[in-house]
Amino acid sequence: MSNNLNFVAKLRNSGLRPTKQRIKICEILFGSKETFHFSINDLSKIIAQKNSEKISLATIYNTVHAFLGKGYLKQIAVNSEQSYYDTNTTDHHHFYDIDKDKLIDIHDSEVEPVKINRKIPGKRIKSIEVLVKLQNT
Amino acid sequence: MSNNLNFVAKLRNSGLRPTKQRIKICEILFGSKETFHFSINDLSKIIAQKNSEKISLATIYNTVHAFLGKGYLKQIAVNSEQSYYDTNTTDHHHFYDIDKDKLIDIHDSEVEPVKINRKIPGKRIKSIEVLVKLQNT
DNA sequence: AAGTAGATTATAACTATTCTAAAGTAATAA
DNA sequence: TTATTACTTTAGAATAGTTATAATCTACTT
Ligand SMILES: [Mn+2]
Ligand SMILES: [Mn+2]
Ligand SMILES: [Zn+2]
Ligand SMILES: [Zn+2]
Repeated sequence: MSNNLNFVAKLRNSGLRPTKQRIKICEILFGSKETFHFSINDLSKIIAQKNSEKISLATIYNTVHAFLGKGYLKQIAVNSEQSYYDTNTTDHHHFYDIDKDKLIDIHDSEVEPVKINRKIPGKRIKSIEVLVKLQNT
Repeated sequence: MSNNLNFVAKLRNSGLRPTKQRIKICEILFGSKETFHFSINDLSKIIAQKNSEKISLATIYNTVHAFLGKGYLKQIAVNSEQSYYDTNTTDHHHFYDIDKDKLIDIHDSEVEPVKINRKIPGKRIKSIEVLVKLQNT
């Protein structure tokens, strides 16, 4: 796959050695135009299914943390049971389908800009995130 | 405390027996006009400090779950490390002070109504919550 | 090719939370 | 009242997600 050269470059540029584990995880996370949301458990299952040689859980955690640190992933707070990650690192919002335990992107353009009429001294806004919880009708 | 009679009634009306543990937790959670945010660990410490006889951690969890189920508490998704609860059960939003690990209420009137220009078939909106993350300047 | 810093791994440790089942208590019936 | 019952509390075990450890391995530099 010629794509992998991009991942190698991406990793090198980030100061991360392009190991075969990281490259495989890059393929899974960034190999498609579509972004998606996942838990470590989700990713672990995808790897197990798409990869002949296994990648240890520790490496999956390490890699996700590394990518998070480099800004290649975003962490989404949905509930306190587990961490969710997003390959879409642009500013956007989410539906959370409670019944399916699934996140759905809401593009910034689909939400009227959120205006906060209040400021906290000594603090600056790092992010504004809207979470819309959905239930079956 | 004459207030406790209210808590006894509140518990009885909810089908919960007014045990001394539950009454004490009611006092702590609902005994003041000011609402607040807490983790189980926070609550556990408050109880330890304000109560002569200890309340077991299991009971604290049980009680918080019971109150959550009755709608006397709201759960707030901030991060995936632990659950946060809110004694303010009205619709409102939050600042999250990352450095202090503290939630601050944003009253509904302090936020322009959030308009979502998208609907998901078969799903209805259960809640819309804005989380504004704050960092030190 | 050798040396080094960085990466992977199995597994132990940790933390928040839930489960279990025994003992205690509040409500209710006799 | 007292007896019965259902609910509650509790210590501690179990579980699940995550992080730490330290030995082995590998990518990069020289
Ligand atoms: Mn999942
Ligand atoms: Mn806290
Ligand atoms: Zn997203
Ligand atoms: Zn609040």
